[in-house]
Formats: sequence, structure tokens, C-alpha cells
Amino acid sequence: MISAFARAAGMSNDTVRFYVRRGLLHPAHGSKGGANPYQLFGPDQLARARMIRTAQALGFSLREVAALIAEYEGGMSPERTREVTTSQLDRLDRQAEALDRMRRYLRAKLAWFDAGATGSPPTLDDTATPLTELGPALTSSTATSAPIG
Amino acid sequence: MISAFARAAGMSNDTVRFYVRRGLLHPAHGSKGGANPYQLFGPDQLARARMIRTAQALGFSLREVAALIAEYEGGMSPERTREVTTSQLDRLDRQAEALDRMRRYLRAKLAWFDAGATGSPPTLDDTATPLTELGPALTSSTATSAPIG
DNA sequence: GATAAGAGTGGACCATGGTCCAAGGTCAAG
DNA sequence: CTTGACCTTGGACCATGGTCCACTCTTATC
Repeated sequence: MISAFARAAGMSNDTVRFYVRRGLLHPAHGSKGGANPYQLFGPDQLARARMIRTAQALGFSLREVAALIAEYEGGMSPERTREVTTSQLDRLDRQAEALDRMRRYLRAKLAWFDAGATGSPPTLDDTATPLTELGPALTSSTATSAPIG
Repeated sequence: MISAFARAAGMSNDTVRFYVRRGLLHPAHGSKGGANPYQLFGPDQLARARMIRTAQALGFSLREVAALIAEYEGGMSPERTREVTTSQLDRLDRQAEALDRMRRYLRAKLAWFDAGATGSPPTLDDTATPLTELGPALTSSTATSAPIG
């Protein structure tokens, strides 16, 4: 039953089918269903589904997730795997930095709030780590200070 | 000059215009340009552009970023602001957890690699914190263990 | 004053990640 | 053998976040 799996994975049946079509999940095929046989999802696929969600939440596109999975399942050369892993880690490290800054800011804001919202509010101070949409490279943002335009 | 700004912000002119249309940036209008006056972007808008990128990288949609900005610029009631801030922080906390797990996994993987890729490879161990696509609520994923389907 | 560079507008177009039918097959229960 | 629940496939449709293009208007340079 695809729907039991979908429920367990926290996604819709359609999404599960979508992922199967995209090659992100590959269920087994049982004897039921005649032509158009029913799909069978084992615990491995459940783990995979969760990994997809996590990776997605971390900003990976489905295409990237597919690569991650291929790598995870040993479909690549060791060198390439290392390379991919390193760059992913890099990206996540930068993301963690941005995340921490944002969290600090929000916490400071709440604290400021609880202290009566007096004085000047905290600041995001976004001058460091611009992180261009998680792209592979950092943007060399030349921080101009005079009104641009 | 919109293009100088766009370059400084690390996005295309079209993207800048897109954000302006979406109300995420609001440039001043100078005397130049006759009808269709030219847009002027000050340093505040640059900071804002960077904030947008960061928030986006953290998984916020443009709609959410707009809310964030409205809040940031004092367009909401204190209560509502607190509420929004709290839920954002919550979400980021969960995301940070997922991120750390992923980073630990990748680091372990690299270490395992450098140690000669011997024995069993590390595991993501995704059983905790499913985080349904950063959504507002956690999915109550009843972890079934037998083949589902 | 001609001309190129750059700005503005409006609308078409695109990829991603789903979501939603409709049509038809299968299965378990009664 | 009918009924209802569930499956499959195929294709249409949708929101998001841009990107591209054509056309027109300014502005700066010669």
C-alpha cells in the first residue's frame, strides 16, 4: 500500500509517486496488481524518504538529493564521492554560520522584547557571509557605503 | 543605477526589479527618468537585499521574507511580532538540529574515507527530527519497521 | 544633434516541486 | 458478482522564483 508508506513518510501519495518517477525512491514490485503492479516500500525506502525531506529542508534540490543518494548507495567513484561530500559539507558549514547569526539575532530580539523593548533593537548585522542562495561560490560583494543608484 | 546595485547585491537587474515589484525592496525615486523615474537604492536596501538572500538560503519563501521585513521595519503589533519571531526561531532551531546531524554525518564520512574506507561506513541515522520540509509542525511519523506496502 | 549605454514597463516563458483529476485494473468483503 | 477501497498511468494544472524580450524613454558622450 502506497498510502501507508506515504503516511509514514509524511508525504502525499502523489508526492511518493513523483519521487519514484524522479528515481529518488525505488520500491520493489510484488505479485499484486497484474499489469501495473503495486509498489512495495520497505524500511530502507522509508529511511530514504526521510533523508530526502531532511536534505530538502537543508536546501538541496531534488536533483542534488538524487546525487546524494547515488553517492550514498555507492554508485560513484571514491574520488568523486569525496569531492561531492566535501563540497556539500562546505556548503552546510556556510549555511550553519548564516543560521547561527540569524538565530542569535532572533534570540537577541526576543530578549530585547522581554526587557521591555527599550533602547535600540538588535541588528542582524548581515555584513558577513552573504551566501548567494547557497550557490557553489560566495559572491564577492564589494560593500559600497554611499547611496548606490 | 540599478545595475550597480544589482552587482553589489549579487543578483541580476531583473531580480532586483522582481523584488521591487514584490515589495521586498523599496528604492527611492530621484529626479531622473522623467516618466518611469529611475530607482535609487541606498545602503539600507543593500542590507535588505543581503538579508533576503540569507533568509532565502535558510528556507524562507519570499512571502515569509516580506513578513520578516515588515516586522523588522516595525509594521506590526508587538504581540504579533513576538509571535512571528518565536515561531521563526523555533523553526530555525529545528533546522539547526538537522543541519548538525547532517554535518556530523558528512564529517564522519570524510574521516572514514581518510581512514581507508574500511569497515562499515557511517550512517545518517535519520530517525530523529523528521522535519517535514520546515513546515510549522513536526510530522508524527510512526516509525514502522516491517515492509510497508 | 546623433548615438550608445542604461533605465523603465509589460508580458511571455521557464524550471522546480508538487497537486489533481480521469480512466481503468485489482482486491477483499459480503 | 457487486461494492468500495486502493492501485496504476498519463496528463493537465498550479505556485514560486526568476529570466528574457521587445519596446520606449533618458542620459551622457562625441
